[in-house]
Amino acid sequence: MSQTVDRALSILPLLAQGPADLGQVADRLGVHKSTALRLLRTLHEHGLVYRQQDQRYRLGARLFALAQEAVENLDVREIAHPHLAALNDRTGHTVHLAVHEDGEVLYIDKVESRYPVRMYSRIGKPVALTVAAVAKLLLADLPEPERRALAVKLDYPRYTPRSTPDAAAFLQELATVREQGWATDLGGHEESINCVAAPIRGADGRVVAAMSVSAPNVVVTAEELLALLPQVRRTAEAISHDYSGTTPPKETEVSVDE
Amino acid sequence: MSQTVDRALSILPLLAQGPADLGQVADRLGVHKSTALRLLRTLHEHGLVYRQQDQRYRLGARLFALAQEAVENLDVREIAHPHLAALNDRTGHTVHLAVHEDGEVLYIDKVESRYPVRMYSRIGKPVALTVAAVAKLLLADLPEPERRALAVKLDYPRYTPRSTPDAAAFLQELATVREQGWATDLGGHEESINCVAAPIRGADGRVVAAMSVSAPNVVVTAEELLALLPQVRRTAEAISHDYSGTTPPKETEVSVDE
DNA sequence: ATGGACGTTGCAGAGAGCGCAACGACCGAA
DNA sequence: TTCGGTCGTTGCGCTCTCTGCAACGTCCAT
Repeated sequence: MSQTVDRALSILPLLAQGPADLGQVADRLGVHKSTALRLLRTLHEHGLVYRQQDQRYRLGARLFALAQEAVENLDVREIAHPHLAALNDRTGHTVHLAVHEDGEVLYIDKVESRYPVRMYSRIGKPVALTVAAVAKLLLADLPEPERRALAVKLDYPRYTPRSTPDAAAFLQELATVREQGWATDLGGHEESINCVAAPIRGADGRVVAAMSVSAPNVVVTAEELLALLPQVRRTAEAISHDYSGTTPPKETEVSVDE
Repeated sequence: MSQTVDRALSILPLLAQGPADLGQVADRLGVHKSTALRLLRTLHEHGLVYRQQDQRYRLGARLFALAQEAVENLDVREIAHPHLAALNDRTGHTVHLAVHEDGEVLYIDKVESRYPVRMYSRIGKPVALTVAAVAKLLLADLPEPERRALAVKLDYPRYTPRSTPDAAAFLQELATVREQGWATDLGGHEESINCVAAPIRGADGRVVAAMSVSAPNVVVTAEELLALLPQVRRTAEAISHDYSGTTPPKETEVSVDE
């Protein structure tokens, strides 16, 4: 809608692929160097891009801070976290929390006991829509026309032989998931990883988030993991209850910054 | 520099404080509602803001993805990580990696064994400049005039009685740190937390990052923590060595997205 | 020395964003 | 039900701001 802003924002995903110099940015935007320079300067003033010693531009620090604050404002996450931690405590497996937003599903929280290394690396990362158990739950709750529209629009990458192959199979799967109120991913994304998930619902019954327990099958078999389903569902229900109960009157205090 | 972009970007920190509706955004920007609407729409198209059911705007998902990709492109972090993990393995304490950027110091990696819960919550968060050990190292390496300019510009919050009180003390501390090649924070930020840190240098000898080991003094005393200093310095030197050695010819594969 | 690549600046023209005003939807009070 | 208020949205004309150009300075390699 706004050309200037549109161009400026297009720089961000471009820089996400790696640092670039002024000329490269201008070329890939299809604008004159002077134009690109001004846009970059504005982005720089806001801390969204950073200029390294070699004069090339990178994504900047403020971006982290913003993502940081954003995730902290997600109240589902706040409410869910203790429950996730408790479940992790009992089972020892990785526990995820995910939400749906504008056609993407992303993890907004994760508790992992086994591999602390790079633990943060997937938070905020978009999830494989066609196979992930949490994605199935979140998408299964969409109104029928939207669900169908999305299903035909998606790609169906064959991560493994068990990946959902096409739109028809996906819609079928969503219908099943919708009906049974839980979902699995048995080696559909990575051959050796299994996953069971349950929905978290708001006061109006709509699915606002989904949680899952994942484990590699060298640790537990798919059957053993499925045995945890009741626990997972109970946890999800507990979160739903907390969440749909009277939302605590959260004071939004404005902090004094610069 | 660019008015439109400037206004659009100003919306982001505003929304970081919490969701806001159109009128609030327009007011706080000091522009007409229709203008704010257009800006928000453009931000929305790029996924930087999201519109919730109640029509209010929130920061969006793409922001996470961008911050995510940004952090993955930081090669210092990539190189340092195994070393940090190893040190964490040996000591059992929290290990941080931080860089300096535009007057801010921020953690870009963290390995923690003791409290997996909310582990990610500080990655990307700006560090308390005047007290954190990693900040001292990074700022101590700035050219003298910049260092001085920064020192007088800063605030010196008294987190604890041991916090750096003013610019003079801070510059003195930086001089010491610069000379000795390591730094500490003994209860300067939180009464019970101690911290020792060492610098990571590039091929030209400049400090490109800093790493630290932190522990609450209920676990180990300050003296015991200081005893780890040789290990910390050795780790930092190992990372420096890896980093300043011929940078591995990193293939930047462009992935197929949308 | 000389050519090229790169970032930067000032300028004038025009295209794009701006605020205005009016509309429709929604909600609660009378 | 009716009315007044609030909120998001749209079309339009004016003007301000962004754009691309051309020229300059610098750095580096030839």
